[in-house]
Amino acid sequence: MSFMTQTSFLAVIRLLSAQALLEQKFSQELGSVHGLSLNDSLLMMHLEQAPLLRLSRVDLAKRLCVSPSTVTRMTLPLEKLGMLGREADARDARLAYVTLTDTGRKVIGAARQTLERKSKEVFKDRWSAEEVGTLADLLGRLTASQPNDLV
Amino acid sequence: MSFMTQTSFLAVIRLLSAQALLEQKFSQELGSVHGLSLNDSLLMMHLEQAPLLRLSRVDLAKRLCVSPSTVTRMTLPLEKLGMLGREADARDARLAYVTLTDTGRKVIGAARQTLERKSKEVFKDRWSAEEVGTLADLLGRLTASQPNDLV
DNA sequence: GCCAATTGCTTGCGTTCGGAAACATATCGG
DNA sequence: CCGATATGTTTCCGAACGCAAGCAATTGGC
Repeated sequence: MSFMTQTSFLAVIRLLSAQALLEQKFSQELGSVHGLSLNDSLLMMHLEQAPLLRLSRVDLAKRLCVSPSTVTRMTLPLEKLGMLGREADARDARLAYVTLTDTGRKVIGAARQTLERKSKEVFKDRWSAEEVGTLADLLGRLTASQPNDLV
Repeated sequence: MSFMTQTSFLAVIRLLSAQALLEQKFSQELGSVHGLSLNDSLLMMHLEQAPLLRLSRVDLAKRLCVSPSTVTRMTLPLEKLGMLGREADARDARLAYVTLTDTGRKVIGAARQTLERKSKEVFKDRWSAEEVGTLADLLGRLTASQPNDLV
């Protein structure tokens, strides 16, 4: 097995492990404090930076790498809580945009602060600013093939 | 918000997105070809490099960042398929080690080849060997707090 | 204009997971 | 030796997901 294969495999395995670790670290506080799951938060952050604070469900599904049915199910309770809304398209009656309400903007803003604080904690020890920047940069090249980047 | 906070947040968000992308990319072929989920494969790879090809369920749970009940449920079908076995501890009757059988070793070996091939594909374009190495190295520092590293 | 293929969304079903509870065993303090 | 606490495992229950199917609307070939 070539060096490149070995290294690529190592990077992938470690990325999967790191995600499991981070999700475990974040989801508890995110749920108990803000009532959101990690995926809920990512969904709302995508809406936050969308041109009109709205995206179609298939677009959200692609950005989150989940099925369209999952988006339908995820948005339902958030809509009932008044954080998300529904908007039709004038040109295409199939489209049902998911919109971010004022309430939703406030909630995701607070949740984002929690995520930022805990993100900083992850690298607090043993990481230089440059190293974190390099990591973010390299990961950005992995997600570059995806629709719009968050942050 | 400080630069470090911003960069840390960016790195975390991108890591979560990258994992969702990779899981989607890998799990389909892994399931159809080898009949394993991604977590099944990680579980068996941990066993593969364990001293006696065996680990306790709580140990596996910590390594995979899942609950102990999940390990119990995951191992059940793999045990029925003859890939995993069960072994008691002479000193502590509470322990029920999960062991990797000969069949399991062959299956996870083949699944690992699939994972290695697809891992290489991820970085095939637009990545130098040094960049992949840097990424693996930085991710290793994130998972360093965890029990034994894979690969 | 019309029928077929495509796209967006939703629903039903089976699978997987975490948390709480239950149970067995082990360890520790007295 | 014995009760209290801790640890390892399993089961039950509710929540979240993907896939296949279905429906509504749009697009493209003719």
